[in-house]
Amino acid sequence: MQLYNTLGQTKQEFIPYEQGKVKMYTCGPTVYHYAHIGNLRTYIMEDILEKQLRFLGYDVTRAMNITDVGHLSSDGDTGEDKMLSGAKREHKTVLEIAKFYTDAFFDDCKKLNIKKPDIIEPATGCIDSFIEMIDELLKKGYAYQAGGNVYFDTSRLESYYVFGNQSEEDLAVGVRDSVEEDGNKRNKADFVLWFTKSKFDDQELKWESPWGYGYPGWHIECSAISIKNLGEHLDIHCGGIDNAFPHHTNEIAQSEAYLGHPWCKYWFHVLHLNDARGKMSKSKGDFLTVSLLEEKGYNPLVYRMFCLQSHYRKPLTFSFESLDNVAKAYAKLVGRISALSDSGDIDEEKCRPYLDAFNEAMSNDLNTAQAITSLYDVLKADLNDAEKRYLIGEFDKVLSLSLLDGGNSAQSDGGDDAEIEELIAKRAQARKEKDWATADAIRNELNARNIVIEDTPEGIKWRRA
RNA sequence: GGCGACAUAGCCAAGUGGUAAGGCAUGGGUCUGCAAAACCCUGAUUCCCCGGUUCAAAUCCGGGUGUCGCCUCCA
Repeated sequence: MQLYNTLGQTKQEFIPYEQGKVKMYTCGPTVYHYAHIGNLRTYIMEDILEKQLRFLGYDVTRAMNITDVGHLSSDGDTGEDKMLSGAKREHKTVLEIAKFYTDAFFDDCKKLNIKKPDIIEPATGCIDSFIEMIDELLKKGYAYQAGGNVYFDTSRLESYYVFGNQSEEDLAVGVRDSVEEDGNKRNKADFVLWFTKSKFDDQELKWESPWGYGYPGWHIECSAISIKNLGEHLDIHCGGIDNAFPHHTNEIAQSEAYLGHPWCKYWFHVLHLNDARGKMSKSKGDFLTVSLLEEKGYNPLVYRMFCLQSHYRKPLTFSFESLDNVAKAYAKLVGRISALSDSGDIDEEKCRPYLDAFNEAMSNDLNTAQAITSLYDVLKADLNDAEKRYLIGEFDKVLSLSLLDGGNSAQSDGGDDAEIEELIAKRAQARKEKDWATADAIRNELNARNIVIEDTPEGIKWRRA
C-alpha cells in the first residue's frame, strides 16, 4: 500500500515495523466543546485508513488520547486552558465538561460509522507516565527548568524541523496577536513539558510532581500515551495538518530524545475542511456539528460520503450545495443497492477484478473518490445480484456507508405501517375514481412524512425516505 | 517574512507522458391522470497563466498568478 508520508513529503510503500502488525496512533479531541464537522473529517479519513489496513489483512492496534487537561489556548501570559474556559462557560467542573464532550464525540463518531480505537486514554489518567518521561528527559539533558516550568531544549537535537525546510531564524514568534514570547525559553522553538506556575486564575486540575504542584504541557501527552500503549516503535501517527507543526514536531523531538532511537515512520495528515470563510474553526464562533446536520434533515452518512468523494490531502470546501449533491447521490446509490435481490451464486473469479480495482484505488494513498467509482462500476457490471451485494459488502467494510442496510436512514418513521397502508389504499381508491385532488393531497401528506410512493406497473410501492 | 499544500465542466472529482473516468445538477426521451421513482440519451477541442523539453504534456522542467494552511489555541 502506498501512503503519503509527511516525513519526506512523498508517497511511500507502507512497511510496518513488525510484519503483519500495525501500531497506529491518533491525536484525539480536546473535549471542551462539540466536535465540528471539520474535526470529524480527520477522524473519518483515519477510520478509512484503519479499515483499509485491516481489509488488507494487517493486525491493527490503534490508540487515541482524550485531551482533558493542559491544552493551552495561548503560549503567552494571556489566555486560559481550553478545558477551563469550557467549564466556566457552562458552570461545570472541568471533569464534568470532559465527560460530557467525550460522550458527545463518540456519539458523533457512531453516527458517522467511525470505529472506536482499540485504546482510548484520557490524559488525566496518565500523569505518572508524563512525569516519568519528563524526568528521563531532564536526566538525559534534553530538558531544563526555568521560571517554575520544565522546558524541552530543542537546541540539543540534530534536526528539529523534520517536516520541511524551515529554520529557527524564520520562525516568527507572536504571529498571532494573543501570543507573547516566553522569556524563560532558551531557544525560540523550546516548549513546555510541565507547568508548575499556572498562568491562569483557577487551574482546577493539578498534580504533585518532582518539580512542584502543576500540570503537563500539551505535547507530552501524545508521546507518553503512544509509547505506553503501543511501544517504542510506532508505524503511523495521524492527525489534522495543523498539528504537524509544532505539535507533531515536538512529539518527535521528545519521543526520540527519550527513546534514543527513531520513533514513528509514517505521518498521516488530513487537510482541512473549509467553508466560504476559510478553515472551519471553533474560535470563529459558529460551526457545524453532526447534530446540526441532522436537524437540517441530513443523514450523517451523507457527510461521510461527502468526505470520501474527495481526497484526504486536498482542502475540501463545505457548502450545502455540495452536500445536497452528495445527499442525492447517496439516496440514489442506496436505493439501487436495496433493489438488488439475493438471488444467484457467487462466482469469485468473476468478482475478483472488481475487488482488485477497489483495492488498487484504496492502496494508492487512499483514493476514496476512485473507490466510490468502483462501486458504481459494480452496479453496472455484468454480475448477478448476489455477486453485486457481495462486492458492495466487501467495499463497505472500508467505506462504512451502511450501503447494505439502506443507509440506516430510519430517522423519522412517518407513522406505523398499518396507518400508512390505509392512507395509500385511500389514495388508490381516489385515483380509481379519478379524484386527483384527494389522491395528490394524500401523496403530499405522506411525502411530508418522508414516505415515498412509487406507482409501478406491478402496483403501488412505498418506502421510508 | 519563512515553510507547506492545492488549482480539471454549474458543483464534487479521477487522472502520475499516449490523446479528458465517475457522481450530482441541467436539457431531451420512455413511463405516468399529473408527478415521483426508475431507465435511456445529453456535456470540457481542453485541464489557472506564460514559456520550455518531447513524435506526443492535464501529467515532466522553468517562471508567474490565485486559494488555503502552519509559524507555539485548533483536526
